Amino acid sequence: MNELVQAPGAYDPKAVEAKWRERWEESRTNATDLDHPGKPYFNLMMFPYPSAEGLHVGNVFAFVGVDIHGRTRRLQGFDVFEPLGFDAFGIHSENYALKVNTHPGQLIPQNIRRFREQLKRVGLMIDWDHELSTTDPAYYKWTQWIFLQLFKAGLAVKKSAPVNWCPECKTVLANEQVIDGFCERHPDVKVHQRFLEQWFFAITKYAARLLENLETLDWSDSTRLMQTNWIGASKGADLEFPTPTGDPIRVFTTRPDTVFGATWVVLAPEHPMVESLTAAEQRADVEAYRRQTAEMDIVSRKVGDKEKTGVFTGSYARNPATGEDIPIWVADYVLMEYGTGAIMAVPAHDERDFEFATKFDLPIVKVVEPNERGPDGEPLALPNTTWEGTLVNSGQFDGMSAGEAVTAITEWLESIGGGAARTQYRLHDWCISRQRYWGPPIPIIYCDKCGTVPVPEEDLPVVLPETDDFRPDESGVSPLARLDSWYHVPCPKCGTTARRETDVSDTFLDSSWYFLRYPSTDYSDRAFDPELTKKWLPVSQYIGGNEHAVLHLMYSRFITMALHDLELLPFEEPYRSFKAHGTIVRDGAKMSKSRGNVVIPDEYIDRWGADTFRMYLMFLGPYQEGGDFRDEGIAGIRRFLDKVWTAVSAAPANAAPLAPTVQRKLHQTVGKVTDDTEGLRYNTAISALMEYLNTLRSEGGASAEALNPLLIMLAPFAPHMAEECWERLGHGESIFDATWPAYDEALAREDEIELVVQVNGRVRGRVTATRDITEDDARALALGDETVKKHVDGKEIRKVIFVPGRLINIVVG
RNA sequence: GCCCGGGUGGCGGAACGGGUAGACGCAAGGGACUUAAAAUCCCUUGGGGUGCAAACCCCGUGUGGGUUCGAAUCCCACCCCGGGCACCA
Repeated sequence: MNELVQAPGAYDPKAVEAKWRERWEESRTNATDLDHPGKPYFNLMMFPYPSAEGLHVGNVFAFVGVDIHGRTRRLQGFDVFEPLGFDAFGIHSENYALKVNTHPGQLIPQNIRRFREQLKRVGLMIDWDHELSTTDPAYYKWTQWIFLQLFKAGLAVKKSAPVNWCPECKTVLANEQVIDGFCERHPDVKVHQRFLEQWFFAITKYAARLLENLETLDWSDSTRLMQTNWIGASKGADLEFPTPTGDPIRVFTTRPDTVFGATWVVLAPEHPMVESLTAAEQRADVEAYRRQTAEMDIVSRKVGDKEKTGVFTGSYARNPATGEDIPIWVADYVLMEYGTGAIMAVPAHDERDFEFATKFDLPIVKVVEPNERGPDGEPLALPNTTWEGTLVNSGQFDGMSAGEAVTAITEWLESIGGGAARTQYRLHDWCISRQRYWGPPIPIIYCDKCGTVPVPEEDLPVVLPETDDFRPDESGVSPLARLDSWYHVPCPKCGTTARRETDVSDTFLDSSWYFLRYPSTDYSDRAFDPELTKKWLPVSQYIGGNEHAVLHLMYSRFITMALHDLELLPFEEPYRSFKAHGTIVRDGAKMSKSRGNVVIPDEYIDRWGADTFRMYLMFLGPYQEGGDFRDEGIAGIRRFLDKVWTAVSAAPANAAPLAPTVQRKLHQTVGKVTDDTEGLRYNTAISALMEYLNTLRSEGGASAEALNPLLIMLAPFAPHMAEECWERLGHGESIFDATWPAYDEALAREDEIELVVQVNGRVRGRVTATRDITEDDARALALGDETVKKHVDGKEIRKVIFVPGRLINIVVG
């Protein structure tokens, strides 16, 4: 990179940016009057985790894109509220603290200070009066309060769930810490499954609503689709298979039409009926198998391509359709947490069942004849999972199409035994318990007499006790359990000595409601003020990374819905609009510390200025797709800003009306930039601004009249520089109190167009014509062109296609 | 395996519901200014060919087919890259 030499009077970003940072702060330009908004607009960006490495270029890319949107909205007359906070609890911070052997309570404030300073240099329109941190007791008091509201509503329940357990670390591992079934830290120690009592939020109760509402939301399609897949609705039916114990086995199936082909039943190893259905002579085998399953970690348990295993229980269930007795097996390819934990096996029409039948030599009965045939007309090989087929071997249903049979068979089974149509969701309840230190303690007390007692609201927050002893230990419970004085408390109900819940809650709970808190950060006596909430929420526009498309967005939607049902919020969806931004790579490769190709924002801001850096990030590609950062390119943006600066410095004082060509280009630019910023296509908006400036320059200079609208449209991208230029053109107010230029289509229209002439679809000439030229005139004009003549002469004109204002295509043959 | 994106010059990327492929920028080459360089300004720049020239012709948007007067854009098959899900019955 070349050192930039400053000529006197040249654009000096350092000075300009320092001046306006100070000025904005003094005049409180970025503070929003929350109590009296005219047109409130809540512009939300995903708050960052304040890592020790400092602000990442990915953060800057994300925030700048949101900021441009917010600043544009402000120029368009909205009262924009653009707050920011820090998502500072969680295992990420804790692990780092453990690594550098410093208390997270000490590290986090340092990191936040550094982040705040870095963020201020980027020139974001943040209203810092409403900053928050999830680690602040004044914040997590309300995180705990939300837990209590859900607890009271029966939406927070304690249940046993499998976790990954490393016998060497003697601790719970996250799925990511399990590598091919082994512990990340102990590569020769196998991780196995263990059951722990944990707190869950009953998000599955909301599955149908979370899914339905998706259709009404203005969200990126990709995000909606990911949420849809995550919720994973499957239409089907519960069917009952009677057993000798008197209790039937309930199975869930999406293919009730194939019930006549069910030749055995499978229970998950954890299924409660395994015990009573295991015959004496099979007991040893079944128990061994269940032990073997329990020794697996929960990741490899679910890997689909491993060989099927299973064991016969020795008992039989009756197929309700055929009346035949079929064997009951136990196999780990059936999962307890999905459906009913039991399935009917239809090997002819399910690949997994087919594989199992082949291995254990179980009968295969074809019940659907596919419409499709093989190349020689012979039937397709089994298994075949198609819906396009006709029932066979299915008694009175023979000949019916598979699709019709779904309802017919479900209804028939319902009338003669057990059967009911049902939609099953893949979504699981949300486990919020973490056996860790760095999070908000779950506000629950266990009393031997009174049982599970919620901490009374007036006792909130349950402050996370300060202790140097925060390392996870071999007990597998949270370090908080070791703090005797904290752990033992009087029961809020009966006063006898009781014990606190020692788990802390999931970071996703902290971030599931932070947007509700922003407007109300001044209130210490309520989570969110009803008046302010009514004025400012739901969020007008939310922009963030697609890495949070599933969990964070799903959880915050759920919490909002639950609070709505508790009549604490007047709306049930938190974000009117959500758009996902893309990711930035460098020189075509992912950025990573190990590759050493990470862009450090401070270095670029020092060298080029924040405005150039912001604008370059936006110029790399469509905001929603991301882009490829290359050091060579940034100079182009700086050159553009230099040219704007020069044009402003040279602008004549007395205003002349705009030349027609300039006026036309101006309106075309306003139209394009307005559209493009609306659609977050910042890259093409910038190129339109460049084209406009190029036009001004080729017209031999620019008046203030021509530059004012350019500066306003440039201001969201390069706020400091635009402010300075605005002031230099004699404006007293901040440019952000100016009004976005109006687009006039009539003024943007070109009178003369270049009409493309094609012969047989190939361009053979271009003629200038008026915009509204008729087909006859166009045809005459086209046939007058020498080159066109050459291609047409001596041939018969078969057809002429005329696209008004665009082209004429002469088809000859 | 399944579900989404995406493959366009030397590079990042443009191209409204099928209608001038390569906007804008980077890099490169040439020129002006300068003692010189930087900066700045002007010109050229997808590949190939014909012509002294003005011009003109052919090829070209991952690959192979198709639909159409006309395809980067629509359809079918396939290859590659990125992301998500993954024994979900």
